[in-house]
Amino acid sequence: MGRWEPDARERLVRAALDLFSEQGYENTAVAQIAERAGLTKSTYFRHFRDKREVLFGGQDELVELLIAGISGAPEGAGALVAVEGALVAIAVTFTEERRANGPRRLAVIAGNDELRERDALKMAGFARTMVEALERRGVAELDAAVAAELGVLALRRGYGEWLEVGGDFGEVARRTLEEVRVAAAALEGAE
Amino acid sequence: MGRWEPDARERLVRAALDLFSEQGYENTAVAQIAERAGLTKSTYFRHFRDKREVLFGGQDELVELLIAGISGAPEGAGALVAVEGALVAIAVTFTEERRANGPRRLAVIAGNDELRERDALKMAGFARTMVEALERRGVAELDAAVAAELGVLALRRGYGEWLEVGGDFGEVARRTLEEVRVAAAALEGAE
DNA sequence: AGAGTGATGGGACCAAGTCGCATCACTTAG
DNA sequence: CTAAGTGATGCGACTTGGTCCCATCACTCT
Repeated sequence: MGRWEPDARERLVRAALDLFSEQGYENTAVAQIAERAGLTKSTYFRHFRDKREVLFGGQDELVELLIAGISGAPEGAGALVAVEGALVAIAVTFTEERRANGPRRLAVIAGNDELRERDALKMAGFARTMVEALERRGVAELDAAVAAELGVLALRRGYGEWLEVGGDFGEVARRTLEEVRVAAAALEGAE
Repeated sequence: MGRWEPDARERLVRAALDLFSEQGYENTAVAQIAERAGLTKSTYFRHFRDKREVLFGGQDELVELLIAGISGAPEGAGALVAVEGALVAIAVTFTEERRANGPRRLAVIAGNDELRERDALKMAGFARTMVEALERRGVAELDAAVAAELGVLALRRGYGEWLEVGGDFGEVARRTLEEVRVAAAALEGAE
């Protein structure tokens, strides 16, 4: 595979994050991102489906890991234990470099509706992925939905905490999931 | 307020839903929707922020009702009971007309990523709304987040069920929320 | 040296969305 | 009854996201 200036994709990600931070997401054109990365608009769209996706790269990989984590859980383990396996499984992707860019990335996303939309879709996708993987191991649909939703909540919370304190994401996520579980178990119904 | 052909907004909604159903969301241009409604593109964008929003109208009203439902819950009521109040509060917007269009609307949304994105954002917005309203009545942040997330899950499930069986949405949502609560309480942790 | 391959550049093109200005239907003051 | 005012609409120019097609370049392998 021929290539002259390597890492076009990474250059695009860096350029985009820089520009979004400097001048805002809406005030940045795709052509400008490409230009700063030494590329053109055409090439940008060969690497990313749209303008938003440059901030959400590599999440297909997460889906695979989530599935592996759930289907790899012990035979008799309950739904939430399998979800814990999923969260631990994705920890390998939470590198130091990702942590370094995390806060800026979150700030950009928080400041724009289009990006929050994409983020919400990604999270919903994670939940759906986990639901399907849980059902495949025999978990009832309702239980799967509840466990997956709580898992995504723990994932979001864990991500935020991990950005602050660092360390092994698996550890952090395990703790946030347990916190969420306890809180959920303590909720009282109407009566 | 001057106006000659009334109900421009409703005409746009109907035209959009029809066209999306007939020929798909992506194959439909905004100008085409406007044309079928006897209007122009400009006017369309005066009524809806973008092409997606025509399928999600009136959800600002839902936010108000959710807040009212939560802050109107009895003094000592727990987080989930307040959430139940929120779901019951929005029942007034679940009219027969909405139910008639519901299935087509859901089918269109399910068939397109942009629309699923918008849907995911709306749901996330509902959750955020409920979290804030819960915190305002003294619920701890974690408990609020868990209760809100389960509430949105129950809302989604309740909506689907209500489209099938009809009746009072409040009743349906109350039941789905209780189901979700029981399932959540039964989840076992890792140990 | 020459054919093949994968990544890139470039430009035409369409649709979403914005903007400013003119216009029309209708209301209300005089 | 006329004239000014108001809100909704029409219109056209413009920017940008996104698609498509084709040429080109760097590199590999035979």
